[in-house]
This record gives sequence, C-alpha cells and structure tokens, in this order.
Amino acid sequence: MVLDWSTEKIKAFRRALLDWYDQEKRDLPWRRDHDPYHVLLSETMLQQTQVATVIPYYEHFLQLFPTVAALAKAPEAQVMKAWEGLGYYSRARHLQLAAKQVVLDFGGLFPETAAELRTLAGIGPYTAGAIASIAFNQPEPAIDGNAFRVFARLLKIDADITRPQTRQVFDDLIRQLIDPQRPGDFNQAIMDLGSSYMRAKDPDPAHSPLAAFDQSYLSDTVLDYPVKSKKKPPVVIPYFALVVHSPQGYLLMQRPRTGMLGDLWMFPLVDRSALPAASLTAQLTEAAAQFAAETGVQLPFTDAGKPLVKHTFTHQQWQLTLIEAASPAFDLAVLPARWVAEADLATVALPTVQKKLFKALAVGGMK
DNA sequence: CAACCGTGGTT
DNA sequence: TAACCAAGGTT
Repeated sequence: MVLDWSTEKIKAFRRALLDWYDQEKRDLPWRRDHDPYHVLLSETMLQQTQVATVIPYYEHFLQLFPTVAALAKAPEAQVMKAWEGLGYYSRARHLQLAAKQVVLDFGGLFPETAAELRTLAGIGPYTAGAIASIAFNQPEPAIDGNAFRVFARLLKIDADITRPQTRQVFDDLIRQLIDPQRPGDFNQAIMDLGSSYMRAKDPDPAHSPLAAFDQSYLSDTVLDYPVKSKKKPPVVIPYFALVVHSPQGYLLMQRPRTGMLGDLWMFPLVDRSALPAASLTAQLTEAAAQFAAETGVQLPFTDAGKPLVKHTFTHQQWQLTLIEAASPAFDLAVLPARWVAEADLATVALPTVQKKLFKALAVGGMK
C-alpha cells in the first residue's frame, strides 16, 4: 500500500516523533548500549511480557550469563532456572540455541541483516527487525503490538491485526515512514508512544507528539483501532497432582521438552477427564494404577484434604486436586524424575502452578 | 493458517 | 470478576 503523504509531511512526522523521543524516552536497562546480545535478550524477555516484569529478570540473567559465549556454554538447567516464573519457557531454550548458533555458525559475532537474524532460533520478524535496527542501524520495521496499535490508529487501518497476512500491510507502510538515519530510535519511539499516549486502554491522544498526524484522534475514533478478533476462552482440565514424599524429598517429574511448561519440574499429573470412573475412590485407584504403570511402584494415594488449586494459562485452566502417598525412596533412574528435598527447591526450575501446589501444602516456605 | 505456549497487572 | 492486555514465535 502506498502512503499518500508528501515528502515534507513524512519528514515532519519523523522529526516530531524523534524530537519527543530525545526528550522523553524511558530509561531502561537495555538502553544503556546497543550490544546485539543485550537487544536479543531484552526483546526475547519482552515478548508478551510487561517491562516492569522483565527488568529484574534481565539484570539477573546478564549477571549469570554476561556474554553470548557464556550463555552458549551454560548448563541448560541453569538457564531454565533463570527463566523461572517468566513464562513461555520455549523462549529460554530457543535463546540458548540462538547463542550457540551465533558462536558456531557466525564465529561469535551476530549477523547484521534481518534475514540472517531470522535463521536464529526464537527470532521472528519482530525480533529480527528490532535487533537489525537497534544494534545495526538498519532501516527495518520492528512491528510489535505497539506498532500495530500506533499505526492502526495513525492511519486508520481496518485490517484485523490478529491475522498473519495483515503484517505485510503494516510492514509496507512503516518502511515508507521509518527514519533511514535513526531506524532503531524510530522503532523504539513508536514503542514508547504505544505505551504512553497511544496505549491500549485509557489513551491520551490529545497530548501525543503525533496528535496532528493521528487520523483516529482527528476523527474521534481512537478506540476503534486496532481491529482484532477475540480469543477463545481457556479449556478447563481437571487433574490429580500426585504428592509422593519419601525421606529424600518430594518426587518431581521433568515435563516433556515440547508442550506446556516444557523442561520444568512438577508433581506427576493425572488427567481426571480421561478417567472413566465416577467416584473419587475409584479415581484414586485408577490414578495409583497409572502411577504404578509408569514407576513400577504401587502406592496407596489418598485425598490430601487440601483445597482445589486453580491455575489459568492462555488456553487452559487447570483444576488440581492434591492426592498424596508416603513412601520409601525408590529408584527413579529410568524416568525424567528426581527426589527433591526442600533445601534443593532452589536448584530446579518450577512453574508458577507448582509453586501454588507447594504453597497449598505449606512446603519450602512457598507462599 | 489457527492453535498453542505463561504470567502478572489492570479494569 | 471475567476479560483484556503486555516489546511474539513456532508448528
């Protein structure tokens, strides 16, 4: 799509945006320099995650893994532990994979083009554009939720931003507007604008430095943009959480690398919706049978008498009933499982839902 | 392409 | 409070 703005108008737009950014840009840890590793780390953590949440994780992660080489050679378990609580855990695995790719495929130096950056694990069109523009000064759009919202409002773009093909519409338009001298600052200024005057809720378009360019503001239709379709509600799944405690600690299983909470450690779960029996007693027996089939150990599980633990993810709501059995320690060598004493809880990466389960049991000072 | 993948904050 | 939102990527 061709933008019908004059050259003068485009220059005035860039000037208004960058002058404002020079005065008002946020002071953020990842803006201390333009190191591509710092940009990659911050952009990855910021995916679908708020700035205030990311800041302490970013600082801690950089202390543990100061360079891309240090991250590449770190134990994966330590990387996952550093990501604990941040969510979308495949980001952590992909980030370390990307670090290894930089070391092995690019001699330890980040590639500088968006196309090459896209070959790194976990780097999609947004993150590639962000690194290329911020670290390497290339005129690449970085189209995140802010950019979608800001340009949808500025230009009154009606395309549904949840549809993949819509990205191209915005990409074409932003390429005509991006400042060729300061593309990184241009992209970051759009993000700052999208989190302030042009935020999703309760925006203040009248005081935006781009108010004069904002077609939605000028027509009093700001909240009509961006256009996006609604998400489906989460599916409810009932589980038993199997609490097996021995003198060596609690039995935790490492979840499969793919799927929900991949690589993290949890109590074994049994999907109750897959159990045929109706009564609680019959379901406890069936859960014990499934546990025995997996471990070779038959244990008498009983209801732990704890309240139902609920945890809602993007697409699922888990309703967890704690059931428990005491046991001597037994061999777990053939399973992705281990006994974890309370003192060792700090050494394994636990998802938030598992911390809720420990809290319900009043274990490890979790609250 | 649509579905999947976490968590915490806000209204 | 249920719904929505927050610097997306992978399959």
